[in-house]
Amino acid sequence: MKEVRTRFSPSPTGSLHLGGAHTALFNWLIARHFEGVFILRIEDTDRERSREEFVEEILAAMRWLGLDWDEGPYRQSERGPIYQDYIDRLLAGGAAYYCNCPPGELEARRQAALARGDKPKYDGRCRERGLARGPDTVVRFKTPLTGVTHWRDGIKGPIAFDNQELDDLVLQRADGVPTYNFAVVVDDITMGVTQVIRGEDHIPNTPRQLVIYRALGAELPLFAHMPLMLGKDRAKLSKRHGALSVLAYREQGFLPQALVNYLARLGWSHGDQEIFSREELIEYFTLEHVTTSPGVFDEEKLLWLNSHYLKEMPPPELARALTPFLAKTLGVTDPDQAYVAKVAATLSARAKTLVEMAQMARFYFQDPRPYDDKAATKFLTRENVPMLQEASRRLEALPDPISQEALAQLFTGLAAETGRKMKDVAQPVRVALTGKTASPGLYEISSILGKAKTLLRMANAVKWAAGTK
RNA sequence: GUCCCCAUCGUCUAGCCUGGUCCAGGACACCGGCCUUUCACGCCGGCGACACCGGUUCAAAUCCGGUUGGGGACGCCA
Repeated sequence: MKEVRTRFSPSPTGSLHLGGAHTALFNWLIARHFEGVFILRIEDTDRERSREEFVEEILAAMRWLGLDWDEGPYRQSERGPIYQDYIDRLLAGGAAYYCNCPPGELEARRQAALARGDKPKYDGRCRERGLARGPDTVVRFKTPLTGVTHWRDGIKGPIAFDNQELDDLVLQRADGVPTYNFAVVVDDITMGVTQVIRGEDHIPNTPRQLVIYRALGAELPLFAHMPLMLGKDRAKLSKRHGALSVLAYREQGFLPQALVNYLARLGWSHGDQEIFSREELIEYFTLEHVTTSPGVFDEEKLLWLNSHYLKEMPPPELARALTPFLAKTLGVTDPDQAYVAKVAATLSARAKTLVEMAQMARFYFQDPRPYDDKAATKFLTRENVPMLQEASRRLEALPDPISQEALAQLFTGLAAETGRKMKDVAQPVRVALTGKTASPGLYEISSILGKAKTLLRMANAVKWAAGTK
């Protein structure tokens, strides 16, 4: 069987957003599934808007997601001679021609057509004029006037366009730079791309590209148009939907495996399975089970997947992932990794993102004061002072690295002997140690904090409570 | 406006191709309960959908047609 070659071809006019990552992932998965080649190509023919920093950002986002490429990144801006060669061929074969219609006029005609209720397409007025190349000429493709252009889409099935719907598109701008539809065809041909997998917003481009393939006598790849990812408002994802760049999700404390899993499951399924390892995705992923209808991006589900992977992650690895967030949100730099691992283990089932986890970890690194208002007023009361003092005395008697077992004994004993319910003992102590009413288990906390800090915090809480009325 | 794509719970989806096993299954979210030193986790349960109309058929979520609705595209952007 022929080698499968797919490609992802972002334009560096912005950062990689979720929609782009979705397309990139599907292409990557197909390449990996068939043990083929995944090509990365930068479509930077729009000189006005393309920026180098976006190229870097896109590459960084791809790396973070683990979407490694086998070829490239190619840049269209570096392939000028190749495009020129193909332009010359089309011109020589009479499949293309020069046009010197001023852009302003073209725009006016489009507007007029739209106002009339017609399809705003080029009227072909330069088609038979036999114009020579000039300073303001573009090269246009001589699109067939009649007939039907159709293909069997790898996802949607048969799709057909009446050639009358098409017009003579520009292949090369006046400045010599190729346009999208042309550059893509030349690139996909010369790079040997076998499966063109892209968003369904490209369906209208496909017949335009097909006629060029035909004029060039090139073999056709498989075209597959995947469902678009929509925002909550059911419109195509765009900047106005908020922070949607892949790197923004990294900043927000999402794990790449959660994002990959989420993106894979949007528009594709494998029975009832929701959680997929990278290996499973590669093994199961084919175009066969890609959905035909667009999907709405749901952050709640992404969050669920993220918490799942947070829970699954081995503590040392989790510690490494959490460390940068500790610095960012708490200002804690270069913490002891073994300590962070212990901390993270107590938080992994509680936090949905690394940012949240860092916030929850605060008391492990910093004094819990000021206490949460409500928590302190309710639990650090005068009546609780004797109990807290007694707890401190017993704590003091424990051998230094205090074990959780010893702690458990201490508190159950204390509760029994003072005739209190466990929670009436635990909550005041919890506030003393963490400043809050919600936290990981007391024994874990205290054992991680260590004897000295635990005792200090108890003493501070007693002071605070004694000062109240 | 024209062309194209799409249509199962609020959301992601299974089932549809190869009609009966589907008074439609799973997941997220939501609600209730259990577990419990708090909060989570986990477990159990609940709510909740085949857009509509017509046709084919003994039988339609599944096949066909139409309607409606949603989306996308109509650049010397990609």
